[in-house]
Amino acid sequence: MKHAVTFDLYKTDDRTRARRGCLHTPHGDIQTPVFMPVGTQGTVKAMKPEDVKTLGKEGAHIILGNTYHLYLRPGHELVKKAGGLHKFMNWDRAILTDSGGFQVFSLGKLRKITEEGVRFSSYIDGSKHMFTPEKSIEIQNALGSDIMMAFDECAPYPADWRYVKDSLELTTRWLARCKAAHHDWERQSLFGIMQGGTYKDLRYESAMQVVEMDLPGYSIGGLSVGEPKEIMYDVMDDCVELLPKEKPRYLMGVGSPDCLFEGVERGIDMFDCVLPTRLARHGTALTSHGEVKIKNAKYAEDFEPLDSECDCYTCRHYSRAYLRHLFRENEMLSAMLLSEHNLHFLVSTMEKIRKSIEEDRFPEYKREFFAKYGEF
RNA sequence: GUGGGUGUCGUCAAGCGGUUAAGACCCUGGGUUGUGGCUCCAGUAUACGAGAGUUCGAAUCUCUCCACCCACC
Repeated sequence: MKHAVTFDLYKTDDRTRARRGCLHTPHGDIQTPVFMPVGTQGTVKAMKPEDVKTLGKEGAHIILGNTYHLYLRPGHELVKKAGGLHKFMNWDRAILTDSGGFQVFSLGKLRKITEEGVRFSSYIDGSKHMFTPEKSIEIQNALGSDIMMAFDECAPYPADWRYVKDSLELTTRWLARCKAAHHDWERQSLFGIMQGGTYKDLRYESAMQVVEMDLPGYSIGGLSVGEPKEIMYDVMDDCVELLPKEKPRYLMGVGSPDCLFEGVERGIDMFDCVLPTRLARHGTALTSHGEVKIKNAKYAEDFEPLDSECDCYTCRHYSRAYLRHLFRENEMLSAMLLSEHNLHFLVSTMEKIRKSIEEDRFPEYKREFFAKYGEF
C-alpha cells in the first residue's frame, strides 16, 4: 500500500540516539526532528498562518488540528464543505490531527469508555456524543489532515498495572478498527499510538501490537500526564527501543525546551505541545536565557528585547517594558507577540538541533543550550 | 453661615455593641506539556478620620473636632 506520508532517515548520531530525517507529505516535506505548533481549533492561537510560516528560518512546516474540537464546532461536515481543513484555515502546509482520544482523557468527568468507544458530554453545551475509532477516522477524513492519529485511550498517571494493561489492549483493538475504517491511504496517513503507562512490560506489549499494524509512523502516548520527568525519560528510553528505526517516532504532547532535547537525544522525531502558545497567553516567554515572566515588576522599565539573541519579529521591535504593559492591560497584541516569540524560539531551536546533528555536535549544542538556559 | 450626609487596606466595599474586621479590584509571586477558558493558585497590608467618653467589651453608642459631599442662604 502506498502511503501519503513517508519517512527518510538521513542520519543517526554516533554518540546518542538522535536522528536527522525528513517526512514527505502531500503538503510538503518536514525536516525532523520537528516541533509542531498546535492549532486545536483550526488556528494556532493568536497567530496568522502566514506568520506561522515565518517562524525560525523556514517557518513551521506542519501544525496540529483537533478532531474533538472541530467536530463539536464548527463540525467536520462543514469543514469538508469548505474544502477541507487546509483550505478552510488557509494553511497549505501539512496538518496532523489528533484523534480526540486525549480530550476524552483530559475532559475526564464527562465520559464513559466501553469497547465500542467513548460516550462523552460536550464541554460546550453538555450535549451527548459518541466517539468510536470509526467516527474518529470519519471526522479526520473529512478534515483532510495529512497525518491522522489513531483513536486511543490515554491512561492517567498514576494508574495501576491492570488498568493500564486493559487500556492498552483496548487501544490496540481500536487501532485495528481505525486502520480498517480508513481507505484513502495515498491522501492521508494513519499513525498508531502506543500506550502502557510507566510499566516497561506493558510498553513492550503495546509496542509489539502497534508495530504489528505496519503503519507509516508511530507515536508514544500516555506521557507528560503528570509523572516526574525522570520517569518520563526512562519510559522514553524503553519505548524508542521498541519502535522500528525506519519509521518516524512522535512523542505526543511534549514540548518544554528540556524535554525536546531529552527526546531528540533518545531518538524522537516529532513533538507537539500547547506549552509555547499557552505560556505566551499567560505571560511567560521562553528565551535563550530561560523563562521570562513578563508580568514581573522587574521588567517595568526594562527596555531591552525579550531575548537579545532572538531575531523574531517581537524581539526585533519591542521591549520587555512594552510587552509587560500590553500583558497587564490585557491587550490582544500581547498574546500575539509573545506567541510568535515562543513559537519562533522552539522552531528555531529545533532548526539548530537539526543542524547540530548534521554536524555531529548535538551533545555539545545541548550542553551549550542549557548552560545559558539554566537548569530545571 | 444654616441644615443634611459621608468618613473601614492603594481603590470600591461588607460589617451597625463581643468577628482572627468579609469580599472584590489593584499589587506581588507561582503554575501551565496530544489547549474549554484574556486562565488557575497563592501571598502582602495592625485599614475602622482624630480625640474624649459610655460599657466587662466600641468600627459599631454619645460628645467635640477635622475633612469631604449635597442642599439652602
